[in-house]
Amino acid sequence: MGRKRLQEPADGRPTVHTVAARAGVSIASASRVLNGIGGSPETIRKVRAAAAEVGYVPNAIARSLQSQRTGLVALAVEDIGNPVYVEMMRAIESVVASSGRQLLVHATGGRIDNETALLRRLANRYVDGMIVSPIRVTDDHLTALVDSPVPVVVVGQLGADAPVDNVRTDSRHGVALAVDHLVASGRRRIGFVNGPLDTVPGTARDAGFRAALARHDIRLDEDLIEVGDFQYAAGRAATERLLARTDPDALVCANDLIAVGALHALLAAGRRVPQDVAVVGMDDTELARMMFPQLSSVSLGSAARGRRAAELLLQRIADPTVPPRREQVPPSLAIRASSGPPLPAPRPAAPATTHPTSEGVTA
Amino acid sequence: MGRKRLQEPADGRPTVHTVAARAGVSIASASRVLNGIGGSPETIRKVRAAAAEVGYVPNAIARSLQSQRTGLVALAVEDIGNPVYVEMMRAIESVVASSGRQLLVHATGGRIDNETALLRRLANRYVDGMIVSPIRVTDDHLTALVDSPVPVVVVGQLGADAPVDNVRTDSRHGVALAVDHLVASGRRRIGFVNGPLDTVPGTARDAGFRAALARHDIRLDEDLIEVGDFQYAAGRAATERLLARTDPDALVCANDLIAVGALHALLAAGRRVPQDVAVVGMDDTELARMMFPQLSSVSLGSAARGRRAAELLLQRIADPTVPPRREQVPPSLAIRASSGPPLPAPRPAAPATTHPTSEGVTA
DNA sequence: TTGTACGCGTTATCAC
DNA sequence: GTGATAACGCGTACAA
Repeated sequence: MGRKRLQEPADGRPTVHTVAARAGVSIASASRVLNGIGGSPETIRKVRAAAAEVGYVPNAIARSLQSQRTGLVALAVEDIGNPVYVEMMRAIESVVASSGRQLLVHATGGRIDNETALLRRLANRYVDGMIVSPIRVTDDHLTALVDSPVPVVVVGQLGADAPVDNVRTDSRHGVALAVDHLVASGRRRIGFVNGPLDTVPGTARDAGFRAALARHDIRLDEDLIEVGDFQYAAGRAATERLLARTDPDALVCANDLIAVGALHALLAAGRRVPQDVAVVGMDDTELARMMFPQLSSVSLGSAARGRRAAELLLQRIADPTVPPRREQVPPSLAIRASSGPPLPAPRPAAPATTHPTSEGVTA
Repeated sequence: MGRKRLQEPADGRPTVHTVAARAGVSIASASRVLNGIGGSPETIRKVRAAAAEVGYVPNAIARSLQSQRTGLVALAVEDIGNPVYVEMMRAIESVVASSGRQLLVHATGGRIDNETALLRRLANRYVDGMIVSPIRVTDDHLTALVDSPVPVVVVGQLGADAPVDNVRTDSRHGVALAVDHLVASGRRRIGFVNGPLDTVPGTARDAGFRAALARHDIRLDEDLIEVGDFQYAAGRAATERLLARTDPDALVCANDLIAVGALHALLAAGRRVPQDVAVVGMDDTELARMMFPQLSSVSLGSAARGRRAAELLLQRIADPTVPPRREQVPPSLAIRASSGPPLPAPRPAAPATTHPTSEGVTA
């Protein structure tokens, strides 16, 4: 015959047993009252009183073990400091929090083994679901995504038609918007400062840039393309290399951090922006509006994608049987001072120092 | 007589029971092998094989219930989008992750009830500890901090000597550094764009500013003080109000976001920076180095405070009996283009367009 | 309505 | 070394 279960835990913290004993009822009754299910008025009163007296708080872990739900949602991105992920995270946190859940963040550093390890670790059920925005994808990675034991939503381009919830944008089209705008403004020697080509966004944007130039019958000068990291310092260095060998009249940058780096490189090299060189960033983060001159930037709807991804994830957690969905957020171009007004609409009064709070014209 | 425990869970996922049964050993042996404690070579082989065959992964929740540890650490800040908190979060995430734990983030919106609710919720043990950086503090809040059932580390000023681990900086001294620098540069009409006065950092910086001016025997003109939110838009608006009624030759700003807003307001009003008005921000985030002209800024060691807070928390989790500690990270001033070089050291070659990557001189 | 007992999945204890 | 079993704290069938 097994020994009777201890009523009081060693560390003195109250449990249902404590409350039940104090109220003079069974733990079942105590549990029911505490969860608001049934109970006679008298029982309810006694249990509530006992709970209040001992300061009872239900143990989240035990509850999770029982319910098979942790109430946690994870987010894995390359760098939680990059403004584009900050915006995404903010939107996700908001959705997650208002569903009564909590957000867990992982910085993967873009290392793919890191990310797959994270995905495999999902098998231990420490979270109810995960949002991941991979910048590099391998087959291994993909299978880890597909046969994840908990719901996963991918933000970003995903090869082929993997059966995974996916919120994407069309960054090729995004680059096209930037190029079209610059061409329309009379720019012809358009440079491109990209991120690493072994990343999904890097290749997509490269392809988009080449396609856009071709569409405008502009011969591609490889000297005008430079590659670095998706960071400020790398963007600045890449732009310096580019300027050392050629002379662009416009620069498309693969994200806003790179664009800021490019801006600094240009100004340090004595180029005026936008008079000598127009600059267009990408992601349209808060940073773009904070720069001087304010940066034109292609919005890829980071906040919207984050919000949508969170919503999809919560839906799938509620009902895991829904078929995989794929949603797309269209890019849009915000034109600001760094690329000047488009040629077709010459504005005589347009000052070089555009009013900083003026929202960009969306094309 | 109780029914025998089910060997296979309903959802088909393998447990220790599954592995034990398949290996033909007891769950105790299986568990031991899986945790690398003892077992005969033969048992080890069988269990490992069985585990691999069924793809066994230990359940984190069950493990937590047993170990009374979740491996999770929470961070609660006002706004996870503010660059200063981003830097802090980055540092914390790094420390937390390298200890094998994971980081959970909460955005409190600066609402104090929100934050106390979060602290009380700690009683349910969903995390092993929490780092919180409150900008408003009440008695209620303070008691919630003190008798938190799990370790809590506070980043920021905490009234009196509350028995809570605390990593702070001296923002009053930080403001003094800025004022001293500006005075040394010959500025006399020094303005101050602050955050809300009902916040801890807001009051500290206000006091610091007044004290610093007094120390230099500069009469305080209340017109030169303006208050807004700790945000970009508010900083800009506040600066516009200030410029509408008076004419400063320098501005100290309570954080970098405000400083960027101030910069835009100044430039929009036709003031040159730093020739007409010098600007000094606070927090010395990446943003300061990204602006043009680059912003002088008082570093309050956000990353260092975050890192240290995380270390203290991990220590206390490992040994909850250590007495409460209080650590202080000294502020330092990074002088950049927005406030020009100090007068005492006139540099003939100093260009208005300082090289953007140049690290500021630390005073 | 109420109480008993089981199950969630794991680790730790203690006999053998 | 190994196996049976208690224990973590909770929710909930099931029977009374």
